[in-house]
Amino acid sequence: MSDGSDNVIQPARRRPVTLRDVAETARVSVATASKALNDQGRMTAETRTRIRAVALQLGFRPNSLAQSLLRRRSFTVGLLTNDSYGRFSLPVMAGVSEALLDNGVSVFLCNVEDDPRLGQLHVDAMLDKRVDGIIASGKRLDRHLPVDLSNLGIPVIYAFTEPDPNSIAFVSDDEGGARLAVEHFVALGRKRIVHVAGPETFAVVHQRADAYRAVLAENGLTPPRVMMGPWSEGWGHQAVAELFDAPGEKPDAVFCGNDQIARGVVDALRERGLRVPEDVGVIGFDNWEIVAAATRPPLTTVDMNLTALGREAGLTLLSLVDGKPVEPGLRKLPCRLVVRQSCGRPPGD
Amino acid sequence: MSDGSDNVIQPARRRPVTLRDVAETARVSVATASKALNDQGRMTAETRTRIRAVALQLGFRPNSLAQSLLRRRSFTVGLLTNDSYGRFSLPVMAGVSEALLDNGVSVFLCNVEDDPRLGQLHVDAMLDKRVDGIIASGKRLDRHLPVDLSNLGIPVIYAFTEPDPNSIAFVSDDEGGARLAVEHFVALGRKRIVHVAGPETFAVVHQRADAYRAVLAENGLTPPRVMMGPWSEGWGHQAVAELFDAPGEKPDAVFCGNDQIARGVVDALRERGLRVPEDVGVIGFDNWEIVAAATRPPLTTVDMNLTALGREAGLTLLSLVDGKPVEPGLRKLPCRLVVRQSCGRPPGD
DNA sequence: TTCTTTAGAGAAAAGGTTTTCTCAAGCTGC
DNA sequence: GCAGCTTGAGAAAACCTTTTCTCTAAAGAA
Repeated sequence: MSDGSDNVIQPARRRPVTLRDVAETARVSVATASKALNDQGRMTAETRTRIRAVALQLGFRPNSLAQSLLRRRSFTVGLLTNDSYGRFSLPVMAGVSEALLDNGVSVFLCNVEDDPRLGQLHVDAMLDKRVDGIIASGKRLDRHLPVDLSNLGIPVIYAFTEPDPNSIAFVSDDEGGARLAVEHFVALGRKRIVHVAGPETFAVVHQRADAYRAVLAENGLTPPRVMMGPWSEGWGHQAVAELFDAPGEKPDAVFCGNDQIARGVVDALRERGLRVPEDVGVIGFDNWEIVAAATRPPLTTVDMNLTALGREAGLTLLSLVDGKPVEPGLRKLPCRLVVRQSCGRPPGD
Repeated sequence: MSDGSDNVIQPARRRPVTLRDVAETARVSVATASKALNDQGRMTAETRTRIRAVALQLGFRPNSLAQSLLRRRSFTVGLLTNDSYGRFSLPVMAGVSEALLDNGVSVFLCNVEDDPRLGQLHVDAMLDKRVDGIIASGKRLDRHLPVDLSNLGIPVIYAFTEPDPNSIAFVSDDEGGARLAVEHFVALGRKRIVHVAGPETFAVVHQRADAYRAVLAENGLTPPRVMMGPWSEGWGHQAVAELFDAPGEKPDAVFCGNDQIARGVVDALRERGLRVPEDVGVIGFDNWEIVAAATRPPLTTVDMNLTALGREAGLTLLSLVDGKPVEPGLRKLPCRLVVRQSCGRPPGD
């Protein structure tokens, strides 16, 4: 039965109402209509309000494509990332969106994995669509995205990824974050603090380890002990075994490279009958809520403030797009310590 | 020292090369240049190749904005979501991108949280930017996004969120997924299978519970037992306590509402000295890799194939945009069981 | 040689908006 | 009664590309 009442969704694309429609309905020229709506030019107050009323009634919305073409500004930016899982990109993206939304700027999100072909494809698409700028983000601070973003002719900002030389970049202050954690332990009176870190192939692992060693030295504490391994719960378990099976003094605090390791450490300690935080304090890194909050007890952990980082990146990109010059360089944004229950209360609390 | 050599990044926006530049360099008209590049019209092979060479050498890329304006097609779609955490949206987004990238279509990702104001803002921005269509996604199947997407005048597809009546929607087949899990237990010879589910306020909880009960009935197994609680590890622990502290026969299999609950169940069982999978088998839901793979033993779990779902949604949206009619309705896409080690090998394996 | 056809290329319009320029009418002041 | 302003509004160009239409010149047919 094809009697026309077939129950299919016809992509009935209505013709959107244009400025011309408004002008004709209000019996003025498009020029006048445009000026009325943009508060430009001179005309009777009556004319202006009349045109406005017509536009409202017709539901007129200016065609961004036409505006962009003329203004050479698309009110659109691209966000490149290789973090398919979104653990780091999503908070950054949230911050970027937040900063840009108020300015009517939309974001193309493009995951380029680690594939140069995919990267080129996405960058070309962005360029063709005349994005006003690009934000490059990623899942680690010491790896480039698989794309060359120099000499694109549009502003580029790096946020939580390895930047090009002489570019503008926002990254987390990993040394600072590690200091926060270790100093927190020190303030709580912990004496034998070890660091169960991530893999040695990561630059941040060394930065944090250096900060850890520095804080210990500054406070005249036991020789530092840094153990490197994968970013996994399993590594947390293994590290606890190594630490507590060995003869001699046992640690009373463990600073972990991420929340998953910390989760493993906490679980392993509990399984050995050690109490967290009474016997051993534990601090994680990343503040990955879903892990940190589910750990028993909930993890005290370092938050890299990625949303704030994204917001800064977005605002700075806007400045560049607006033509304001910005000094190049690496901006390290401070981390913050999120205190939960895995290392006890500070003294006097 | 402002001697002009200040080390600042000037947003030096190079004027992009236009078709006109190509035409002038090749000493032809823009019309001819356009036709040469698009394999249209008639001209000497020599003219065509010459223009092509010039375009290539100048690095000409057509301005998408101008093309879109003319073609009334922006090669751009919007993806709305309220899943700030991205656990469900990101796989969907990956599938959508994958489907659209080959067609040169870019995706605006917009997180509307649960804020109608934010939703309206984003939808208006999309409409202004003349997206070719919108995909609505979310974090649960029985809640609307805080926006009205009916009568937008452009195609809309719902993917993993509560659809409007008479629209096109892709969702996971939760009954089917639950069947996969419970039937897997049955095939393994498990007899006393309980279901530790999510909160009763979720529609999927009831759908899965119904499927669970149906499979038990079909196989003449013990009366079903469904326990509802939060989507958390803690609930997994608590459920195990309730189940195993009570007198009488103990379950030999637990089908969980998500991987976090399953994680809690597995941990709680181990803490009680029960072996997984030997004494009790456990199956989760969602295949949230980071949890499922880190559980000891790694979780067998139901994967909702969200990436495939996103791909379907993207392709269907393209059909609509291309003017092909599509029947409205809810399409349930099958789940698949990812077998790891938390319920033993099937007999004869 | 003349008429018809075809090849090759350009002119112009369209898409929707903004902005500058132009123009006519009304008004002020002398 | 007229030079000079101001006011209100429209015409037109610009942004960049695609496409249809038009035009010229040359080739082919009679």
